[in-house]
Amino acid sequence: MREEESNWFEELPSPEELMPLSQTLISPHLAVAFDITNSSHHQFPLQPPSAAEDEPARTLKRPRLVWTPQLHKRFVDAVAHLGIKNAVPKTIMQLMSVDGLTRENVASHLQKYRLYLKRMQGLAGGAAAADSATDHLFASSPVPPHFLHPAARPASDHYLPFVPGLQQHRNHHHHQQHMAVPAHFGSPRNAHFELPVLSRMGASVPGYVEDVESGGRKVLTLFPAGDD
DNA sequence: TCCTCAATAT
DNA sequence: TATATTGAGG
Repeated sequence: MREEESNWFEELPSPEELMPLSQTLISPHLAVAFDITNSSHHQFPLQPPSAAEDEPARTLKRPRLVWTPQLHKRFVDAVAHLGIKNAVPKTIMQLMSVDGLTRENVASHLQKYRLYLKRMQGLAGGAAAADSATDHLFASSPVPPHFLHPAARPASDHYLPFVPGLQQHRNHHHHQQHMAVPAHFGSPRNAHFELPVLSRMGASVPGYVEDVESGGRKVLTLFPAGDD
């Protein structure tokens, strides 16, 4: 029995006030490897505080996120690089660097993923029957071994695959002014969506929004379908 | 403030 | 069903 409120968003802080919280949790090293080269600049389309009437980007209720295998893979890669102890929702979200992805999206997914890992630990050693269609998504990406062995990993957890020639110059295109609609809601902020060693998704995936109405429900598909 | 988890809602 | 939301507890 939730009440429907129509103007709850009018009291939310402006985007600029929220930004400072979501930085510096990722080491420069990791940021480079994941090609997040915006250490000191906001990458979000900032909105002039005046016209708050069409600021849909972050204040509006988003459609449900669809975790495609591609998106989940990026999630797993982020967790793998961060190490179990550093893999918390906010940090994962930042490492994934997907526009439109919220901390709650990640938190919810992380919770389920942990349950999945727990089930797999239980089965570790004997039978192999862990996919009940619910786990299909999770089974679509390989689980890094140390996910299942909490103590089988040195203190410095995050191994960082060195990627040759990644000392690229950062892209200087802050030319996006106030856009009424999120630029590329649901796509990796970097053009080439490729992680150094762990993942080799074919070419760059041009993530895009897909508003699907199924059964009257609108969902948000972050990445085009495509199997591993 | 953020994280984690179980329960619950949609 | 898959994901979101809530609320307690740390």
